[in-house]
Amino acid sequence: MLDIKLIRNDTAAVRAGLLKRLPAEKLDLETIIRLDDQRREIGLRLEGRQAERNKNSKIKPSPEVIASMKAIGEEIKALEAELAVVENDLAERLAELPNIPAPDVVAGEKENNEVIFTYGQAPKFKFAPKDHVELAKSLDIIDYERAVKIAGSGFWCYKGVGALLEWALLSYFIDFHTQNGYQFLIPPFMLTEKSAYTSGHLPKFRDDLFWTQDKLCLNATSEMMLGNYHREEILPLAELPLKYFAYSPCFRREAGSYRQEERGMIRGHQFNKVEMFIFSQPEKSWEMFAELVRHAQKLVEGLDLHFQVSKLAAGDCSAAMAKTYDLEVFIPSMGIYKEVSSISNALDYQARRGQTRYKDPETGKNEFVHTLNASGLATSRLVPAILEQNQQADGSVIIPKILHKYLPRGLKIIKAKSA
RNA sequence: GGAGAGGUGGCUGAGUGGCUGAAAGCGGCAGGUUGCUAACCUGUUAUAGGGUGUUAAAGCCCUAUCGAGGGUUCGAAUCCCUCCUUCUCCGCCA
Repeated sequence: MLDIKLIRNDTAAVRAGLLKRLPAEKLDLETIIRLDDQRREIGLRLEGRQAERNKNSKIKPSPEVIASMKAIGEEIKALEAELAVVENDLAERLAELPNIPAPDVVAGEKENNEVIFTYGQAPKFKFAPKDHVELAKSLDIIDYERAVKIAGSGFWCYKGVGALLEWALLSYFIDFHTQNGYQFLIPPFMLTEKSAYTSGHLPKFRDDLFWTQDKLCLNATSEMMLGNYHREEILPLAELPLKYFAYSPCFRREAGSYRQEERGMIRGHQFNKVEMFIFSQPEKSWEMFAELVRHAQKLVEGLDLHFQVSKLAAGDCSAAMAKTYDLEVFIPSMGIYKEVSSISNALDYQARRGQTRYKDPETGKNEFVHTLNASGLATSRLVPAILEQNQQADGSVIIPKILHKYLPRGLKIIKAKSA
């Protein structure tokens, strides 16, 4: 949520920023300001009436005063109703406004994304490479058929060395973040509707979430949990920046998605992810952003996979974010780069919605923190990248060195059973 | 799932219809006393929105907020309803 005061006081700058990600016809700041004017005007009248009522309520009033107070009561009720309508309309419009892109984020959509860093290079095979589905099947490390039998399409089952590999990746991430001083959280994997609103996933993604009969939704990314973790709290400045990471499976309906063109486990209903999240004082948030980018990069570099970092154009960032870098790993069979981490700075946009603040010792005022998040990392695209990029002519796959210590002794290469 | 008891400021905790944004204590902050510390004394100390004021602020004024939302009433922390949540006991199931 943007600050209404900022919209009022600096309308031109807010408009210029938002036009980077919104077409002009969808941007209506005038109506928002007009509604806010109305809110103030009605509020003023209401408060005047309330003041009068309070004045007469201090002591037991005379019968005549009681009669007039009845009339005031009616007026107050009417004004309250009027105010509620305006406030709801205003809140809805305000909630729909995305964050203002950072100054260095360029306008436009995906096609304006810019690759700013590349690690390694695409592997060149002297044999006909397989895609990760073929590899996983021939190595017997992922069972697609039985998972579909059990849960329907869009699921897979890690099996044997596949499960060990998945677990090793997660252990590697957990170790890495712990060594960097981040605090480990295993959050609930379901959350309330209110939490999903606070995290900004509702109303927009309602159809992409799974819902239970108790009106809880399944976690779609632990960013949802972490953003709510300090909701309605005033954090001690001395403890900032607060750095967390969380493990959670992520559940997504992916309704009407691109499943046909994305075989195997590029996109499924359930995948594992470790997420970093920082609550920072505003002055440090860009420094923290750089740190998150560095950490995510280091994780993939540790696996020695070819990847690139893209700086997203304004229109490709999710609504809450002022700036986003995507870390994309190369999938040879598709010939393209797929996101394994998204690193974003929301500035105070999420914190305002979640009322997460700190007290500024200088002014004594409560100020909103800045929130940042970054995957670190999602496994569902790493495993395909590892399988495809590290495959050998005989169909075996070399396991990245850094994972060896998380695997049974001597397991350094995944061999086909028949091989 | 059943029965009962709670949810009040940074914390403990009083308050069962008006003089209560809220006693008292603790803690915090400022000042005093003190050779230092401790102790003691005095003052001060919620959040949000709005008005006024100002280069900016302070200040002053108004409103809302006693878990959340509704209701009753001229008037609600206090009475009624719904929901959330904590604790105790019972049952049920891992």
